[in-house]
Amino acid sequence: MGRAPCCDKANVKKGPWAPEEDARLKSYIEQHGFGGNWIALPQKIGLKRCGKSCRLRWLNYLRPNIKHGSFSEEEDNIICSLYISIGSRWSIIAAQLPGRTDNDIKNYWNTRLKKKLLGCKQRKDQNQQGRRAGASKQAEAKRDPENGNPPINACPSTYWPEASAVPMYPMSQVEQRADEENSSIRRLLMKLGGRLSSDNPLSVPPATSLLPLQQAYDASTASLMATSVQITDPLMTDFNPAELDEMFGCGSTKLEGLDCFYGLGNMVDDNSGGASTSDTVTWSEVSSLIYQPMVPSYQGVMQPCLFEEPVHLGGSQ
DNA sequence: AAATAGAACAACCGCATCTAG
DNA sequence: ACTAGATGCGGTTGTTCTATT
Repeated sequence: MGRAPCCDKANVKKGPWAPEEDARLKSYIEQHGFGGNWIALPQKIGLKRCGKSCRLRWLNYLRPNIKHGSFSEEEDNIICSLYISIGSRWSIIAAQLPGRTDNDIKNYWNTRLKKKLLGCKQRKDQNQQGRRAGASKQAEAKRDPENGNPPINACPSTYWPEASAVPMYPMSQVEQRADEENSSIRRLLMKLGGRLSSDNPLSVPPATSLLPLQQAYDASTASLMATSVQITDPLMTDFNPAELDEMFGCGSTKLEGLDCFYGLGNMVDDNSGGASTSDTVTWSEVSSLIYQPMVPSYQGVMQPCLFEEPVHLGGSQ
């Protein structure tokens, strides 16, 4: 049984919105709201548009306080940080950036940030390979004649430091930590009320996303105890925690916009007996719970309720 | 100045989830 | 409990803009 179309495709206009259409939609919604039914809205105001299209136009463009234009470095950091921890949950990421829409962030990520990271990662890998092979002539040519190091700006991104400054975890050390970290991430997710990926048959009901933390915890504990999640994005699996610290320039500073992680250091300490301070969280600490470079069966999937602002999921608005 | 390529942005599409009946 | 319709979300495509040749 096929799904009924949401509107009469034949009588619906597509493509860019005309200023008159924008004005009509905007003024109506500002005066009356969307009326609880997007599908019916275009008919009410005489627009030959799909209701979904109206909704999208309003949310992404006409809504008040929408911020257009270039993203700040701080916003970049937040987006990258959250992407690596929760993946392409654009609506959740957008909730952390007032005035930005999920569509905006998604576009920004796809057109700029991803390339930035991938491009630099490729360069970094090339540099490392070059070193292992005794450094290529090309790399040598680029070195600073003063100190023999490659130029600092060899990578156009501000995120990537010189590769040689990035320490790698020895295999054995990572393997040793794997079991501890497996339980760490589970405990973290349980503590925060984690939701597992949709391909997990034991996923907690989506409704828990709006529950208080304790309820979310109660609801999700059973499934979390019995399962694991996965990193599927090659971009995410391709970095190690120390790289991420360096990448986001947060080796010793608190990550901007990631208040939700504050106090995580204590949790890490609880597990490992470490001695990091509670008011400072680095990627090494965060991603040791979320990101498992040598244990690919884990994914950092965090609950919307983890964030300070409530994330609206479903229902009317 | 024209052609082309690539980047950036806007919008569409289809699926998953939610909700009311 | 089930179903149909509405909504939300993320991936993808199409269009426009800008830089380069």
